[in-house]
Amino acid sequence: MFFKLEQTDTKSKARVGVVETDHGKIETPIFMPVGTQGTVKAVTQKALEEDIKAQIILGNTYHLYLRPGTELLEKAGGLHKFMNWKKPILTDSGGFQVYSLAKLRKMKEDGVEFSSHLDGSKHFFTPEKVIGIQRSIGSDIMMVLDECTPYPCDYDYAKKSMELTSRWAILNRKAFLETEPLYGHKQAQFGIIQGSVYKDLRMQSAFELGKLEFEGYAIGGLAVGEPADKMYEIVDFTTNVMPVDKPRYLMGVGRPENILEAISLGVDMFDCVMPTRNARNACLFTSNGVVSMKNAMYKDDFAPLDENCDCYCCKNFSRAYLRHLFVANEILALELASIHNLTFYLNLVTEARRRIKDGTFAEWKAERVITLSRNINSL
RNA sequence: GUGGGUGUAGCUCAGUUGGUUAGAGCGUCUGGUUGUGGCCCAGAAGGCCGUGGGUUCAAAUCCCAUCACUCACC
Repeated sequence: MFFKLEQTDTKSKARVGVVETDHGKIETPIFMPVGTQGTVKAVTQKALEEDIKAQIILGNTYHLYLRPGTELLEKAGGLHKFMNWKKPILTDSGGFQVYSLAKLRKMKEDGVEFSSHLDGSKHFFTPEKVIGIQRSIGSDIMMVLDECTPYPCDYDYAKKSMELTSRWAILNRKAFLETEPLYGHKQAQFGIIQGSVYKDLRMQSAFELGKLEFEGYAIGGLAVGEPADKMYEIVDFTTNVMPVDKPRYLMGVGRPENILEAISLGVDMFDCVMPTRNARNACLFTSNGVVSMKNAMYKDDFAPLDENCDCYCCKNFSRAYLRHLFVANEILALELASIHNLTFYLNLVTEARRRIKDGTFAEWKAERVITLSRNINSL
């Protein structure tokens, strides 16, 4: 069995479960560090495994297809071997790049035509092609090609787009079922529910994708600029119409408090660039709130970044040193900050899992979301 | 010593024939960042325009002196 639901919270919709892959199990709720180009930026695989204790990381089909390309990935024996990462990998399909690189793309019934952001060369992605690329990558979990709608998005476009994503989902699933893994380990496939902020569209999307019996289901098209309350409302609605016995993945979310809220609404898996991207920009997450590490107030602050954190950065270095590294634009700043933020995220979901199990999740969450969302600098 | 050049924000420099509150880039300071281009965006602080005189209704701008730096030649 791919997913085992172990327990459901009594006071919320939060759940704990286990995803089984040939590269090991993933205990949910889980946060997945983003490693778009076959690397979690500024972090070594050793740190990912030993310090951060990541159970699964992300790769990106669009980016890996453009560079280094499927031919090289196959020659390397797949992405796991290429990057020496022995745990599970999930690959996003490129659907989000259709959205985020919209200036370079053209949607068609069969797929999406886009110009490479690297050299301008033209490419055409179809559901079949995207599955083929993800076979070459060898990810444990692959995502279907979808269209991620922007926010705001009018109803008619959201409906058209969702229906296109549904038609593509059929082709995605067919291509998946008719092809074989290349490297001897099993691969699973997740469908992506779209429908913007419209509940009837979300329901229709969930229903149509549900028929295709994916191994898991994602909620896409959120965290694209809508208010947090609207996101929660749609997540709350959508998890009600998603299969109970399949993992649920909220794509691209989010801030620590967003993740806790979504866990309470029944989501199992998350990914977000925020801990790594913000880390590189000196924006760090702590148990007391957000910190801008370049701020002058830390110039001679020799305390650890977060006294409640057991990560490599907090156990060994001071705020003053971190700030110095950032101001001097030193590479180590990026590494230490990324290790800290990712450890913080992984610790957060691990704690959530423990709290769900012992029945104290709801109270704990209510207190944490307030603390986590504040900016320490302005206290 | 003689002749030339340059002095404007922390740095590098714009600044029209004299004309409102002297600008830019970088840096500094403060926010932002949601299926990643170490990206990008927003806001703020910061000037006795080398110094002293003069001309003018009005001078960063024109004139004189002076100081500093710099180049060339003796």
